[in-house]
Amino acid sequence: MASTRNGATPQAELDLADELGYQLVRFVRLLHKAKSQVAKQGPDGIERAAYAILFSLIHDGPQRTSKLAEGLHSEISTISRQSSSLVQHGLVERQADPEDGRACLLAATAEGERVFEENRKQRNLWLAGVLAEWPEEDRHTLNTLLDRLNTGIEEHSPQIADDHSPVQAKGA
Amino acid sequence: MASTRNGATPQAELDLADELGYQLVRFVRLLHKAKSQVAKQGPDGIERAAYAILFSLIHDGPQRTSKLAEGLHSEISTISRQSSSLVQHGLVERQADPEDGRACLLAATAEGERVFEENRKQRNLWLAGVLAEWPEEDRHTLNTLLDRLNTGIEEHSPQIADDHSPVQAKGA
DNA sequence: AATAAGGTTGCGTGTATCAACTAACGTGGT
DNA sequence: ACCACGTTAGTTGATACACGCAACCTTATT
Repeated sequence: MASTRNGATPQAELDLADELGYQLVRFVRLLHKAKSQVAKQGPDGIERAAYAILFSLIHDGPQRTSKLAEGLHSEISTISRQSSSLVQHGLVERQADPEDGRACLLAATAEGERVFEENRKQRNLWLAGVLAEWPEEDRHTLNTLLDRLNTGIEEHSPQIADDHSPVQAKGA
Repeated sequence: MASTRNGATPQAELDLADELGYQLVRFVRLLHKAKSQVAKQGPDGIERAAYAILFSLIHDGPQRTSKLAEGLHSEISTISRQSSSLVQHGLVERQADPEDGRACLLAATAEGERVFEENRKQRNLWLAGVLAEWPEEDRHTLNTLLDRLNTGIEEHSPQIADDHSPVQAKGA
């Protein structure tokens, strides 16, 4: 197991992981719930899930389907489907990559940016609301730690086990 | 918008929320991926999702379906279904509530605890691995902040909007 | 031409929600 | 006491959505 190269005892480390694991599950559930409650699904039928694509496109600029998939940790097929939806709704534009006829450069349209901006505003309002009572410093810290955690997970990918991963149950 | 009663400017606050929102999505996606990779689905057909129930049962003791649903932020029907599965696999026991013939007190069986323990061990190993390089203090801080965030979200439930919630797209 | 690489689409699975249904509790009237 | 009524707890069926795999088409590359 992970040898701690800092002061903690392995036991304390495990206990903390345990507690953290709990927070993680709780967190995921909460986000999911929150998501489906407001987002429901685009008033125009835009899938909630597709918004992550819009985000990436705006955040990192026009990209290929494959790059999006990688960045979002999804399947290319999933991205493709969601992109199609976004394109149909005029939020994203499919421009053939000049360097490669097979590739599709996806880019957010002006309307896409507008819609996204609006959503972002909402999200930020919500988040800011939740965090309103927090000291500036804590908010910053949470952000930093979460980032680090994410990176850590990404690098640690091979293994896994999230919250309550199955194991053998020998009984019937 | 949320008025900050601490030093930060509203703009900084929004930017931070923005960034945090990004980490959140990233995080959820990562966990989801990790989950489905290992967990797959119980070797015996136990649904991955059902493990959260097992967790609650062990963490908080025997409970009714409705209580579980509330705690897990799920529908009663969902819990019911998943519980049935757990019962079939002998990980959970359904004992009629003596105080109410309609109610079902769910409780983890010994086998259920065993299986859960094993899974927890795995998860903790994984998490500990991810966090191995972290200073003890940071791990603790993350845990605390996440807890606070979760609680904040729970209290803030009415509103919502997590990452990229839809809004009108007026275009076609 | 042959092979590889980029995407799209059909199909199946997992998971969750809504709605209809059953069973049990509790109240009030007779 | 007894029975009808509405209420509450939970189960089950139908349905929707999102994701992943795999087969397929198209364009590059050699």
